[in-house]
Amino acid sequence: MLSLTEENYLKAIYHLSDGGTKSVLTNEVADAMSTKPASVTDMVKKLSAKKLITYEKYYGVTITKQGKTDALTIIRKHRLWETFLVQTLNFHWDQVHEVAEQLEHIQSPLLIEKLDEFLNFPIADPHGHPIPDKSGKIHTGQQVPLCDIAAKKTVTVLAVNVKESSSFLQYLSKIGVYIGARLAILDKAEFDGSIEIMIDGKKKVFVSKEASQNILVTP
Amino acid sequence: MLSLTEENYLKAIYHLSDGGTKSVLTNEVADAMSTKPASVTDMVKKLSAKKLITYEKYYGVTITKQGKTDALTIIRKHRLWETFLVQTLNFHWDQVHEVAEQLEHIQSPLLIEKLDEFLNFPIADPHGHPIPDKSGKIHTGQQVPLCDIAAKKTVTVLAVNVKESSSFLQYLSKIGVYIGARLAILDKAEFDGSIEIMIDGKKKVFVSKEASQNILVTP
DNA sequence: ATAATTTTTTAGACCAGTCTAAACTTTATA
DNA sequence: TATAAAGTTTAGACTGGTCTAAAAAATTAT
Repeated sequence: MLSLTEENYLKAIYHLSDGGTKSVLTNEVADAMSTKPASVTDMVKKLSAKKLITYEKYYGVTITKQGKTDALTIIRKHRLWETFLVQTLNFHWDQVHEVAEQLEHIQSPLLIEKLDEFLNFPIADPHGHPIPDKSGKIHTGQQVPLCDIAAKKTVTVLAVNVKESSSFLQYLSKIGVYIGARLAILDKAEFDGSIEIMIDGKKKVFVSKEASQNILVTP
Repeated sequence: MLSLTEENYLKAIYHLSDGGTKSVLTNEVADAMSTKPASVTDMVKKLSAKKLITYEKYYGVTITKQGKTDALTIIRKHRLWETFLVQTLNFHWDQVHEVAEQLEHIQSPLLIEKLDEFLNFPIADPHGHPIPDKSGKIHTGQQVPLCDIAAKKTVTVLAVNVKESSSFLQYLSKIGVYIGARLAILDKAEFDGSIEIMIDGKKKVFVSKEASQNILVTP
């Protein structure tokens, strides 16, 4: 049984380590969680005592098998709740993150099972992120950032990266980008990395390099 | 902004004071919350500093207008979530209390508004308890305990009292009592207060005095 | 290879919420 | 009405989570 704080640290470490594929430094965790490095040191000692991460002084932390499992459970809950908020309660995709951050900590396996069933076992959340199944397995096809697509190709939007700010999502809605949209790459500007695209064959827009890095599409 | 603990104390005080109609002693709160009297003393000082209750040393606490409002918001959330769990996710009425105890603390007015709308503005939860509206107003008709009904009368079940244990609810389901059931009072035993009833005109059962005090019916 | 800089950890403090034990107030009893 | 019993509050300690300031280790630069 993890405390709310422990769950948040574990989730942050999971994400920062790219799903457990690399180790994470104290300062990175502190930045991500808006806490001080000293607090992180305290907490990683606790999590490592619980065998959810391995911690080597001065060299950062690595997530364990059990830690990964626990993190995925939290992420599963987060994404199911986001899906519920958008699909069932008609939230916009830029309104759900904060509420899901709270809901993900509700402790009730039965609730999550029933919610999953009610939503018809969705495989992705409103931002296109995969929802781990009950056993923690994630099945995603290949996703590449829009900035890596060659000119003249046409692709489908699979997901968008959401950091802290919901303003990126509002911007995407405004220009007409959504999960499933068809994007034709018209032109790529060398000097600033911006891209001209045609959305669903009817609307031409420029997107910055920054934005194109956070729109994930079919290869 | 109240902490989770403050919210729980406030709710307990609201209930123990019968909606703010009487004052509550330290020990009663301690019993209800399974804490020690000393802890209650500490907390009531905090809540009274926040003007949610008035506290007179050695004489207990009374809830203020603001305290009542805040308590009703929490109760509203609790009962809306219970309704959601039963109506939408097909929980049984004896499975919802604990989960709703967690969900009631989620902070998002928008969520509650949308949930209320999705559920079609229900006026009672699965146990028949009234759901305060957005402004905190409760509209309930008169409800009397089954034990107060005279023999030979027929009444409708409006609500059931749920304390800690869900076993009473399981018992009611088993004998066939539910919200809306029609009960004909066949006979009342003087010596132990038990009552013989006919449920929906087809099933005869005896209920103990204890049980009949916790089944609320039309007068 | 040593010094300067950055990162990380430790030590010690603080706040919220809880507890036990002792002191105090109120109420009940003789 | 004096005293015993019951209930309540205070004092002091503990835990979880956080912080600042200082010490220690690692990295970078000279």
